[in-house]
Amino acid sequence: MPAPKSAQKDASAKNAPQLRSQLLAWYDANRRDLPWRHTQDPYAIWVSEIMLQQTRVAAVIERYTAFMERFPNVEALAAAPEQEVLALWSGLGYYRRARMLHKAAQLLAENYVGKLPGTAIELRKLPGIGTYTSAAIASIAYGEPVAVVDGNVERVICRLAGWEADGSVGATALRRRIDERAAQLLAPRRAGDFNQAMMELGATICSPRSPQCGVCPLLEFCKTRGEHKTTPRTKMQSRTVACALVLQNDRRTKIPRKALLEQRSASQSVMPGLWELPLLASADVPEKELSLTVRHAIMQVNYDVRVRTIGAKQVRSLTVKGGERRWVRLEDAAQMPLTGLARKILMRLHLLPPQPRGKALSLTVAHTTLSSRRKEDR
DNA sequence: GAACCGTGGCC
DNA sequence: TGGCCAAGGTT
Repeated sequence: MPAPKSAQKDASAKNAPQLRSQLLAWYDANRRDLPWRHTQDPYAIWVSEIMLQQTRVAAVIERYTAFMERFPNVEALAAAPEQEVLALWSGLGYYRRARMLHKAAQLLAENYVGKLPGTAIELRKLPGIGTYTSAAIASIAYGEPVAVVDGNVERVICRLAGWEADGSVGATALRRRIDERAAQLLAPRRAGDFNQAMMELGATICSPRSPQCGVCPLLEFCKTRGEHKTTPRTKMQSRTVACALVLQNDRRTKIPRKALLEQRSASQSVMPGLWELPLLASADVPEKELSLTVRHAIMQVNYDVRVRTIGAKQVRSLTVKGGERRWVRLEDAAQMPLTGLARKILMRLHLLPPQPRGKALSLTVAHTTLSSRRKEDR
C-alpha cells in the first residue's frame, strides 16, 4: 500500500534505514532502566502494557512490581478474586483494565494452559488488548515485526513528516497514514526495540509541549522541528463535596482501629465495586469537624473535598447511596480496592501505612519467595 | 466516531 | 493554582 504522494517527499520516508539505525543507537545508549525491560516473559510484558495504557511510567513502576510479586504468572492471576486484583490496581485508575486483564487471564488459564497467544492477531482477541497492546506484546516479547502506534508515536511521526490534524485530512485518513509510515519505518529485526524507542523518544525528547530538538537523534529527518498542534480539550469543572470519616478507636489506646467504608455499587459507571469514604449530602462542614481538605480530579471534574470527622453515633444521619457499608480495620483497608480519593485521604491522615503495599511488605515477600525466584530467572 | 473510563505530577 | 497530559480499549 503506497503512501500518499504528498507524504513521500519528507526525509523520514526516504531515509528509513538511516533513521532506524540512528534511533536504535540512541535507544541503546539512552533507554531507561524499567522493571519490565528485564524480562522477555510475555505475561510480564502484557501486565506492563495494560498498566501503561494512558498512565505515566512513573506511576506504573511501583504498581508493576507489587503486582508481579503477587501474581507472577497467568495462573496466579486467574486464580485470584477480582477484589484482590483491584486492590493492587487501587489508585491507578481505569479499573476496567484490571477487570479485563483478570478476565483474560482466566480465559487463558481455562483454554490455553495459561500460555499467551503467539501472534498479534491472536492476542488482539483477548479482552482489554486492542491494536496497540497486541502489537506491543508481539513485538517486544516475540520479536514479531509489527509497528505500534500510541500517542507518542503518532506525535513523533506527525512532526517528522509535517502532518497536521488540521481538518484538511480526516482523522481516520491521517491515522491510516501514520500507521503506514510506522510500518514503513519499523526495524523488522529489532521490532520490539524500535517500537519502544519511538515511544521513548516521544516521551522524553519529542514531548508534546517543549520538545528537546537540540538533542534529538532524528533532527535531520524532521520536517517540523517540534511543531505540533493539539486538539483542545473540554474544560474541567469544579465541585465542592464532603465525605465522612467515621472512626472506631481502640478502647485502651484511643488509637483509630477501624473506619467506616462504603462499597460503590456494581452498576456505577465510574469505579464500580471500589471502596470509599461515605459521601455526605451537604458540603457544609462545621469548622470543628473539618479534619482535612484535599483536591482530587476525577475525569473532567476537579473536586474540592472536605473530610468531616463524625462520631460513630451519627452514622445514621449519613446519606445511604445503596452501596454496602462496612467497618474495616485500617490495616485491612490497605489491602482493599479503595478509590484513589479514599486512599489519598487515609494516607494523608496517616491512617494507612505510607505505602499501602510498599517497602515493608514487599521486603517480607522478597525474603520468602522473590529473592529465590529472581535468581532462578537468570 | 465520539463519549466514556481515573489519577498524579508537572509547569 | 489550574490546565495539561499519559505505552488505549470498549461501547
